[in-house]
Amino acid sequence: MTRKSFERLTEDVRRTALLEATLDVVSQDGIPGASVRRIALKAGVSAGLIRHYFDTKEDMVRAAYMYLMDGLTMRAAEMAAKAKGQPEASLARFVQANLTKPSISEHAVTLWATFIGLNKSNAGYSDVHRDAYREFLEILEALIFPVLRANDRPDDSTTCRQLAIAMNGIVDGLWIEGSLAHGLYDSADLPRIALHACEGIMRLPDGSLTKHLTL
Amino acid sequence: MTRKSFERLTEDVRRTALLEATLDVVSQDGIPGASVRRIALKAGVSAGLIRHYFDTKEDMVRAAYMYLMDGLTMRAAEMAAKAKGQPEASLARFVQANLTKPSISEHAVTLWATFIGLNKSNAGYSDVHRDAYREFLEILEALIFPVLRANDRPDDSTTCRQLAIAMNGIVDGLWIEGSLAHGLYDSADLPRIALHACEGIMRLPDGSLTKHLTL
DNA sequence: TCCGTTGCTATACATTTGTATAATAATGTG
DNA sequence: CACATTATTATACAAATGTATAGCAACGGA
Repeated sequence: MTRKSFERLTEDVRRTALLEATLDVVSQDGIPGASVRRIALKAGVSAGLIRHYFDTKEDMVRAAYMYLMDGLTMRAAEMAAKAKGQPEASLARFVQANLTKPSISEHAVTLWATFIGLNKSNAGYSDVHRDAYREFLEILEALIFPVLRANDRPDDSTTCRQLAIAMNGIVDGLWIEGSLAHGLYDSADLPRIALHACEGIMRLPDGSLTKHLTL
Repeated sequence: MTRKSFERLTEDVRRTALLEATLDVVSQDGIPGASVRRIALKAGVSAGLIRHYFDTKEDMVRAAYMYLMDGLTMRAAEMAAKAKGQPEASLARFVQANLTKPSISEHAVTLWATFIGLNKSNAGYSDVHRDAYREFLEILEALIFPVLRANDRPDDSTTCRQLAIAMNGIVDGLWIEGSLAHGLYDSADLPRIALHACEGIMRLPDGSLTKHLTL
């Protein structure tokens, strides 16, 4: 019997490939369907190899979760950095970016939700979520502060924090429903809906944020 | 060998008990840990009985999901009905109720997220989510409309709908983070944060909703 | 009080699972 | 080009899983 020919990859490349295969399978078949064998098949690799990179299946799944959330928050931070200019434009672009593709994605929401569902049964997962959430809040706060200052609104840290919590809530909520593509409305409206709401939340004049909407 | 003694229950009672045991186990151990045997153990019943009530395990899990969402939206509708009086008070109480116990619940959020995570892999689940979401939107719209009218704000159906989408987003987003109890802030602040935000979203005078906060 | 119905237990079984280990071949280094 | 290293395949195995089925016992109607 002849063996399958294979390619030796560097540790990082193979490891990342395994993590991405894990996310693909979990997203497609759910946690119940995410067996070691199916993940290995997706990665084009024999099942035994997984134990060469991860001590246990759960280690791999948790690593995949961290990989996912790191990617999401990193992209969010990049979008925030890219949106330089006036404060309102930066904030608007950040919100808009989170509510358009590729952020709007059934794949990502499915995974995000799946892992939140594991929060309670496994302490490791809740740490990952909390860290990602905190980071997102910090990014939002940093974007909110200059907008408040430029508009002569109260900009103390408590206010910033509470506005960030509220605006993160609306972005998250719309991100979820928009990504699930249930057909109840056109998710192309979401950026406008969100920005109009954020204007109100921050008590800014109408149009302050929505006028920065880009097609 | 002596058999376990047991009690014969009516179909509905036993069925409901099985559904609740399913939700308990899924919430506590996640889908991976939710084996037929463990669910039966939780329900105080032998494993074989499950097949007497459900053709397959997946049937049971899906039924449990519907049972969960029915309960959540029914409670939401009850809260909306109970909150009679001026329009602002009704809306405020509805939002507050969704952001305090028992709605704020790690158990409920964990389950909600777990099943969203199965949306993609199994069409049946996404139907349940969509129906529950639509119902929630309709309740919110019905609460929003009289508030707009009483405040001489535009109250056409498009406006109502978009406000409902935005406000559902913020309620959902805060509900999730508040329930996960990650310790980043005190979730007792959430009702005030949400109502203050909703005032802004609807362009109501400050205090219109927050003054109806009850301790 | 008996007895049939059927809710329920108990057991069996083939599959799938995660993990462990031995064998092999791709690769870089001398 | 030989050779050691180790990434990778292949196989094995016990445990857990979903499902099927045989038979017991609780309860209601006669």
